[in-house]
Amino acid sequence: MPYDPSAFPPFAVTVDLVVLTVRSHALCALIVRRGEPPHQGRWALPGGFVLPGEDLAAAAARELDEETGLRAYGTEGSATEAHLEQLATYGDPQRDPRMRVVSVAHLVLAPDLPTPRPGGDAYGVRWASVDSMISSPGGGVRDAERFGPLAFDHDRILRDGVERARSKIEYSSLATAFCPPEFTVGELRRVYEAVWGVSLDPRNFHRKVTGTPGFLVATGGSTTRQGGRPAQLFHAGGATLLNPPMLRPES
Amino acid sequence: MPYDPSAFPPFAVTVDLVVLTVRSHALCALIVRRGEPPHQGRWALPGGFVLPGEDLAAAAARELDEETGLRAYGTEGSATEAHLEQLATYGDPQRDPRMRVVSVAHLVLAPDLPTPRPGGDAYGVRWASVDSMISSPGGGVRDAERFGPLAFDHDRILRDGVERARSKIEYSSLATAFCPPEFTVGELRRVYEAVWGVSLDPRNFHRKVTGTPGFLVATGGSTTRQGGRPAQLFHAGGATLLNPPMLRPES
DNA sequence: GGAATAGTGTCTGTGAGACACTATGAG
DNA sequence: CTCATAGTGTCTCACAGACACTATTCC
Repeated sequence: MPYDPSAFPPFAVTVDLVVLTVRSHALCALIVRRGEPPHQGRWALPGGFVLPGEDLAAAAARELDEETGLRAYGTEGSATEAHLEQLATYGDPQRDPRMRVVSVAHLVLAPDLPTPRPGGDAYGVRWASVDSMISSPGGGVRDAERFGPLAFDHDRILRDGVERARSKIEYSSLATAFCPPEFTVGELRRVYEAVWGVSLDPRNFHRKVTGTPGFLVATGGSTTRQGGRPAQLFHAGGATLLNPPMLRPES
Repeated sequence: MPYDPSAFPPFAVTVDLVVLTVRSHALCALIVRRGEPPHQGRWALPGGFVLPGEDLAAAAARELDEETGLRAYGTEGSATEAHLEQLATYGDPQRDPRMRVVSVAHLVLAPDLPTPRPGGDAYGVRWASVDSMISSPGGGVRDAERFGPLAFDHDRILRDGVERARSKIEYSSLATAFCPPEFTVGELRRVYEAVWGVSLDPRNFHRKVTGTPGFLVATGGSTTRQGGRPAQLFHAGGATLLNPPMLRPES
């Protein structure tokens, strides 16, 4: 371990963000259009340099706030705030043509938000469905506009983030991070359906999700915003690990 | 995303290794004694600088080879080689008192090995049981020698690596990475017992593990090295994801 | 009334865990 | 023989998935 404080290979360290939400039955990610080379005009994940003296998670939260105005909490944010966790680190020597950049990607799960206000030097920022950027297995390209391939290795980072979200909602209560503070069982089910890209039986889903201890807590209120019979409102319970877990069909 | 190739905050990037194996019914990790300040004389995880032009995984594999002579393969190594995967990245500004160091930790799972040959500038390298370094829940300190707390934030990194290994052997075939190329069901069971710190029913374990498709392939041979009735020898099958998964008791 | 969503009851198959029992070696 | 480990059979309980049925709103 030849630490030498004065002679070390110089690196730039950045954070990149995979910000996911569910909009109109589709899993969507936040992307920005690059205003300068390389990859000028291409879409990319939001991100930026880690500042001296700034922790990695703090840098990710700051970039998130700058791009979307969202506040993030790493572990147990109150229900209106987004979930943030570290995803993985990407350090291929060739991933940025200008210099050696190591990027610590973070995953953010947020409830549906208005189209974000542009900020920083990216001259476009928007939501795009994950399917319009990465080809999903069996699904593939839709008729709609396409935004891929993303700049740098961001396709890969996005895929890894989506796969992490898909597997984490199986055994944790993270799916509630996609929901507003109060939500119905049907809304939670539509989150699972959008993230996994499947259809779930509403009756079995209801029985299962209300039977898992600590997952959901009834607020007493009810809503009819989905049409039909009024549904109970819930907020996320204290449990973070689900037992038994939700199982993805035909896994 | 204000990329400016010439003016960026300077960082040092290192890799740290959580190398795990199972020795005499205990989960053990590789540690080195630090030969220089800070934390001189304390035990630490092996690791070192990422070289210019070197990928992160390549740096981890190089450090592993330098410390132990082990070859690592990230995805599908042949059975004698170790499994290597990225764990997480640690970038607290205060984690190294000398400079800003971001460390990309990697997890290595290896079969039992002879005590490694010392190499590099660490003047001691050895296996130590995980319990002798981090207090396990309910278990705690044993009568034996203790090696913690480790230098820097390595206690935290070690805990994260152990937790990753404990959860990954549930739903993947990674437990075979702790075994020699050919192994018996009983040896595989002792891996699970050591990593999880539990006792498993040998009969149910046998039925379950041989019934999971793609997990184990019989070689035709048998051995009596554990005493008792000769046991069939197996090697790892092609499956990487177990379906159904192995379940940790009282989770 | 019909359409839509919420929520309950019930059956069936699968698999986990408990544990009796048999098999085959070493000493 | 005894002891140790390997391996099989069988029972029970829990839960996932299929699906009939009822409940409550809006039109």
